[in-house]
Formats: sequence, structure tokens, C-alpha cells
Amino acid sequence: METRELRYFVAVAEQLHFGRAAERLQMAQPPLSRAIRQLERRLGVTLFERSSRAVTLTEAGAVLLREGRAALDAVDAAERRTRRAAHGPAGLVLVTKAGASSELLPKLLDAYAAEPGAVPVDVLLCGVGQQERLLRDGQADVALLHLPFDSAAGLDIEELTTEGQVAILPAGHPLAGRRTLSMADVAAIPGLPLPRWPGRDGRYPDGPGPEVRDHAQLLQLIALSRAAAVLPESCRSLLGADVATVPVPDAPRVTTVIAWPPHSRSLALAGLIRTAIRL
Amino acid sequence: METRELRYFVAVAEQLHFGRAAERLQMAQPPLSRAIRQLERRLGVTLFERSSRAVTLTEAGAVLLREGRAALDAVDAAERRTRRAAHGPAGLVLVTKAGASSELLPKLLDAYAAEPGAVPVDVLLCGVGQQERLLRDGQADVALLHLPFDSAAGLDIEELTTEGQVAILPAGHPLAGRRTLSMADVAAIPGLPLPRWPGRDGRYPDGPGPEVRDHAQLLQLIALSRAAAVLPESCRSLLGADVATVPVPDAPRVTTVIAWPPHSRSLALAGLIRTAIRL
DNA sequence: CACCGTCGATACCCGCCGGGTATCGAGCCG
DNA sequence: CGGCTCGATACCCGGCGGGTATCGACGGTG
Repeated sequence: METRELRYFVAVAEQLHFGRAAERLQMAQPPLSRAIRQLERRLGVTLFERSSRAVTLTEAGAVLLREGRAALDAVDAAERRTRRAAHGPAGLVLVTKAGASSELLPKLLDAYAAEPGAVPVDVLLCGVGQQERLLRDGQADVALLHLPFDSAAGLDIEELTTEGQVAILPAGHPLAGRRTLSMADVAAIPGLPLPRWPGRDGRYPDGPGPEVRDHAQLLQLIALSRAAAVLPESCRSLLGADVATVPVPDAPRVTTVIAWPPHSRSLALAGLIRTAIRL
Repeated sequence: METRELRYFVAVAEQLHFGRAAERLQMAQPPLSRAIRQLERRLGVTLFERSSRAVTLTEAGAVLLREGRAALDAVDAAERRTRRAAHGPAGLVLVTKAGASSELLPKLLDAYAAEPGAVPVDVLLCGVGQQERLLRDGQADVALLHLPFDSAAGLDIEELTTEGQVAILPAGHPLAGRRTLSMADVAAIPGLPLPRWPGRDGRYPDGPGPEVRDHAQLLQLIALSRAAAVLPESCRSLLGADVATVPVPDAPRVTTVIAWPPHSRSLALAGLIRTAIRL
């Protein structure tokens, strides 16, 4: 299977529409149809059920979509890492969620920079749930993840810290004076729904809360009395006076881990991980 | 980057010889040279240092070799898993080292077969160190690994059992009567060197012992008084009267784990793993 | 019910690129 | 200095990837 065929397939499988997929691929529709047919014939597998009104994935097609995305990521990673190995021998890219680990990250960067043989570290801030993909496709070398929110499947990890969670409420809200709250309390606050985060596939679950992509967005909504949230304690350091925090003892504890792609073979990366573990 | 280019590159990088690589790829040498040049131009990276006497990998080339192999495995896995999803909706392939887990494996298979909704499980026995690759390129769904010998990098695992190790000696050897032996004792037996197992890259380390690929081979060599070995206790069940065992308390304990590729989404696999954990 | 719009499939054409053969040229050897 | 090895270059050809034009099946609609 050629990567070109895989890219075509993924485009059609995501759009479920040959015309739009062709547009996205900057080509005409007939050669795309033909390429998919050829792929199906070579694999000996039907990937799509087509009618003139709708295109749907078969079971095998769903498997190829998932596996094919991973394979394309691996190819992209190979290309990117090769380019980086050639041009700058130096530099690590660390990715984390915008607005998370605001205490740990500067400490880690400072401590690592003080090590002998440290290389420059670029920090890449991304939306929720993007870290894993950036690691897998070679745009980043190492990530800070927060279990159990992020998935560390297929990555090597070391645990760094564990912390409890606190409820974040608009300043002056009646419940803001409470000593503690339970998850059930927070979920049931009238008029302040919990936000909806994007799932692994980038889609949002159904529900009443506002859709959010990062912490800045969320905090603004809370300050505006449009939402409440439960976040790790360390978020407190970047909160303003317009929100209040209340401990939530029965919320799951959050573990911050440092994660990297398996089989990484870089002295610089090993040094950064060693520094992180010692913190 | 197309997979064709990657396959060409990997062939040349492994042979370090354009002529032989072309032969292996069943093509003529000039188009191969041209393809590699094009790849280098498109990446903007020199992958090989060539002289008319020798071809060597650059640093960037070494990166592309490692990453490219992983990417090709991912593409192969996508193809194989798609075919299997289409043709037989059923069946899991479990891979383990020939001659290992001889007690655990039948128990696991029997217990799983008794579960409601169990699917047929094919058992694939392979040489040492091959399991990880078979999982990654889609030929197998799940593996039994033995830490710390096997590497579980990039796989999801659950621990099943932990056991000590015993020395395996020819029957009648003077040391066979001892209550216990230390690692140092075993390593220093005159005339009975420890065997050499293949490393991650399939090559054998230098040293005096015989090169072995699986346990059957090893046991035969021990019976012939050509080697001694230290193996997990559970190996005892498949030993004949021609060898003797002596516990080695200071040998590292061996953990048997069940391992599977991350992001696996199969009910059958989940059932097998659940059964294994309950054992 | 006939008309039309949508959308994937088919038919057909063209130019590029991947693969072939022949040959060159740089090193190392005897 | 001749000959050998081995990668690079030159040149040719056929297939395939991509384009346009068109068909045909299916629904929605006046």
C-alpha cells in the first residue's frame, strides 16, 4: 500500500463524500473513485458501501481508517525527525496543554537548562488531547500529560506528581464559600453546567455545557457565570480574582506524567526525563 | 514520502550497497540510485555518504532507518488488519516464544475458550525477540512477553505472573547436586558457557557461548554438555531426564506479561486480556 | 409522474515518471 | 598502467496517475 492511496482513503473515509474528498485533495473526483476501487481490489476488501445518495464505511473500512491514520502519522514522523536530525542537531520540542502544569513546567525547564549538556527546549502549547498526536507524528519529542484525562497509550511514561482537584466557580457564587464540594454537588449546580471537552476524535459529546478547547477559554466562561469546572489544584496559580476555588475530595486524583514515543534514542531526551524524575 | 521510497531506502541502508539492495528489490541499480537521490533532494537531507568503495549512513540516515522501519511496519499492520477484519470477523492471533510459558498458556487458552463469546485463538510460536515486531506489523493481536528479557516499549501490558529462575545443567554434572547456585557460579562453569541470544537487531553479541534462537535448540545443546543456561522456573515442565535444574536465587525474577498494541479496539481481545488477568 | 439535481462510475486521452539498458568515471588493486 | 568494482549519468519506453466529458441511479419536488 502506498501512502498516496492511504491519504486518499482517509480523506474519503473522513468526508464520506467522494466529491468533497477530491476537493480537499486538490484533484478531480473520477481519479479518486478509481484509486479507491483499485485499493479495494488489491486488498480484496470492500471499504465503502456506496449508493448514489450516501457513502458509508464498512467494518473493514473502519479498521483501515484507524490503522491508516496511525501509519500516516508514523510516515510523517519519520520524515520530520529525519529533517530535524539533519538540520539542527540540537533542540527538543516539549508539548503540553495550554494552561496546565503552570508550576511544574518552569521548574522543569530551569532545572534542565542548568544541567551540563542541556540543549534548547522549545515549548509547544496545544489544545486538549492534541499532545499524543503531536508526539506520534514527530512534531514533538516529549509531552506532559495529565492522567486520567489524557491517554498515554503507546507512549513510554514516568510519573511526576499527583494532585487533587478543586471546583472553579464564579467569584461570589453561593457555593464558593463551602469548605468542600462533592462531584455530585458540582455537577448539579443550577445554571452552571460542566463544560464539554473534545473527545479523542476531536468531536464533542452531546450535553448541556459549553464546548471548550483550552483552559483560558474555560476560565473566561466561568468568570462570566456560564460554567463551572473541576480542575487540578495547580491551576490555582493562574486564576484571577474573578473566580473562586473549593476542594473536591471525591474527584479523581490527577497524575502528571512525562511521556515520549517508545524507541526514542536521544541523549538530550534522556537528560530531560532524568531531570524531570529528580524534581 | 511514499512507502516505495521508504522500502528502497531501508533496503540500501541495510545492505549499504546499491547493487545488492537493487537485487533484493528485484530491480536494476540505476533507478534505485536515482530514487534515493530524489528522496534526498525532496527531504533536503543527505542520507548516505558514498564513495565508489563504500556506502555509509549519515546521522540523519540512521534516524530515517529507525523511523522508516516503524512506519513500514505500521503500513503493513494497517493492510493486514484490514484484510483480517474483512475476511474472518473472528479469531485472535497470540504469539509467544517457542518453549516459554508452557504452563500458563494452556490454562489461559482453556479458560478463555470457556468464556461466553470466545473466538478462536491461533497460537503463533516465534523465535526470541520477534514478538514485538509481529504485534507491530499486524501479524499478531496479543503476545506473552517475559520481562526483563523482552521489551514492551510501545505496547500496553498487564502483569500476569512473576517467578524465579533456575540453572539448567546436563544431567550428572558435578554442580547438579548443589542446593542452589549463584549467577556467578553458573557463569563460571568450565566448559559450559552461557548461550548467546540474538539482540533487538537480530545480531548476536560476541562471546564464547553457542548462538541459540529458541529453547528447544538450547536444551539440546545442554543435554549434549555444550552449554548451561539460566531460565524461568516454569521451564521445568518441559525438561527431560537428560538435564538437571538448580535454583539460582540471585537471578533477576521474570515477569510474564500479556501485551497488545495500543489503541486495539476489539471485544475479543478485551475478553482474552480479562481472562488472563483473572487467572 | 415527469423533471431535475446530486453524486459516484465509466470512457477516453495525455503527459510524467518509474523502470530498463548502455555507458561513464572514480577509486583501489596488482 | 590496465583492469575491476561500483555508483552516477544518459537515454528510451510503457504504464499509470490525473484530467475532461458523460453516463446512470436515485430522490426530492412542482
